[in-house]
Amino acid sequence: MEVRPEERGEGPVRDRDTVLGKALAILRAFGPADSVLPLAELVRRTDLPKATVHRVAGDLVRHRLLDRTAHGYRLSGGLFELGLRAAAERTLLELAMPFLQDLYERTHETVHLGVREGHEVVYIAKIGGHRQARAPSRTGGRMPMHCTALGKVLLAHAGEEEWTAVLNGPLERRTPRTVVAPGLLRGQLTRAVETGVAYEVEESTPGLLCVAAPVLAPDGRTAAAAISVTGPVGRFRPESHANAVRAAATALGATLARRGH
Amino acid sequence: MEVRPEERGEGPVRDRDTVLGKALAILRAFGPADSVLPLAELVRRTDLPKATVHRVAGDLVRHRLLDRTAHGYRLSGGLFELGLRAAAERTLLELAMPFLQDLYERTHETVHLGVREGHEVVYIAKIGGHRQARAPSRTGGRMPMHCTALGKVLLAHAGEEEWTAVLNGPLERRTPRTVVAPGLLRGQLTRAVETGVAYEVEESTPGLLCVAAPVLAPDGRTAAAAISVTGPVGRFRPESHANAVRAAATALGATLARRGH
DNA sequence: AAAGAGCGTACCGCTGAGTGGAACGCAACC
DNA sequence: GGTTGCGTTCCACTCAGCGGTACGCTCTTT
Repeated sequence: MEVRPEERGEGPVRDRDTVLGKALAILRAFGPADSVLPLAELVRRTDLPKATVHRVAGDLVRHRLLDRTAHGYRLSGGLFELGLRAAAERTLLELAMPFLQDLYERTHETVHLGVREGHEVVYIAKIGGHRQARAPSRTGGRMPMHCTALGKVLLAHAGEEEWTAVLNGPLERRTPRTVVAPGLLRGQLTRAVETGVAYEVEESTPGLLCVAAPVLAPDGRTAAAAISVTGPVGRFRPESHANAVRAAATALGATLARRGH
Repeated sequence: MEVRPEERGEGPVRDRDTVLGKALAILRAFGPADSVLPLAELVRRTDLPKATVHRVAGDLVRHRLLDRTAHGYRLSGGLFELGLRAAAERTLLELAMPFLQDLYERTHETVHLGVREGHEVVYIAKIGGHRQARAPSRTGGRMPMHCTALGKVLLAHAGEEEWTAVLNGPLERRTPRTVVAPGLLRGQLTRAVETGVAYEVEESTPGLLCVAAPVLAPDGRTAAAAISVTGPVGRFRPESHANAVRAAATALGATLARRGH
């Protein structure tokens, strides 16, 4: 009866006392940037006894979630396969791909597809060409909401309680231009709802500009996802792509609504 | 010292006796096509006691690997995120994306990136537009090697022992045109090595044609991955895209070799 | 060349986390 | 109103998991 996609309160589970907890602690010890970690490093990060990490990691290798290399452990292809079976994300990705392609072809800049998860953006897809701006975003990665166009537009269409939660929470300053004043940010959110797009001007990464538009859920108010186009300061004019991004997002929204959202 | 990416003999681990084994049995019970499975169905597929599935699934929900919905369980976004941290696959994907984009733009047909895993192809990326042929391939999914262009070209550059293993193994007939004669297949592999491309003519799915080229590893002999272009019978002429696919694959290979393979 | 630091691996006896058979409540469907 | 299939809860047993300890190795450092 009750659907509860995310834990209420008390943050993420930090369970070191069950096998599963230990296994996940090890898997999650791999940051987005790490490729291969030695046993000792895993011990340090997980804060578990060395013998335990050794054993559990061995089990994980046996189960194809980790690879053993000469220099340590690495998240394996088995995990990649498993992750891409996640229903919601994969369906969204598949339905969105044609629209993202169109958008890329029109702009030839980096195109993102993201969803809101908690108080952060999770990138479902990132496509770009050779000239793409070097953005810190990565498929499957996370970014704060307040300093990205994608995040702002997702937050803007997420309901009042989400607004206040984020606006009252700490707004980390990522660059000199990050908007950390709640009032200012609220204004931008309001504007985003009115205009159907949100912008980012070097707020998460110096040298980067971005426009994003919401993919509205069938109810027409909340955002199921969002699409953005990112480019470097200089050649890139976000405003000139606003319409294209908005069109792509709207079209995707219509498709989502058609096929059992 | 010893690197052992895949289990020797005795197939995949089917460990129902450890917590981890049970957890993975549950996660892997989700086929590529399933989105939400009720408890009873999980019990059926995993062949574990009902009480056990109930408890372990509950733990998995707590750890954000499963979502609980009104109609059952679903692989969650947490798993998606985790899977996309898998180093090898992700790096490959990121480096390849620009080349795949170029190829798509040139052909406007479905473009695939795949690697060999055991005796199957695993799709790392699939990009396509609105007019794309309806292929059964999915990102993160698997297909047999002998009936896909991607598979053939990967096998062709995988060493003699791999050839014999596949050629001697059962060659499943997927369509009337699937090549199930070992001799014929061996000829195609030899040709693929000579010409640098492999073709598929409605061998995995009726109505689909495909060309693939290998992304050679720095050693110049084995394939690190492969790229393909797929289109429908009728408008699509595989031969006319052979050069484009080969060029994309070669270029990606060079990039891979440059950046710490 | 000896001492030290840091690594991965192996051993092994204790114990409570994990186990799963059994029983329950609830909707549907004959 | 009986039956079937579902999700959930209970609880006593036991063996899987635990982790302190110790070992062997390869590098630096002195």
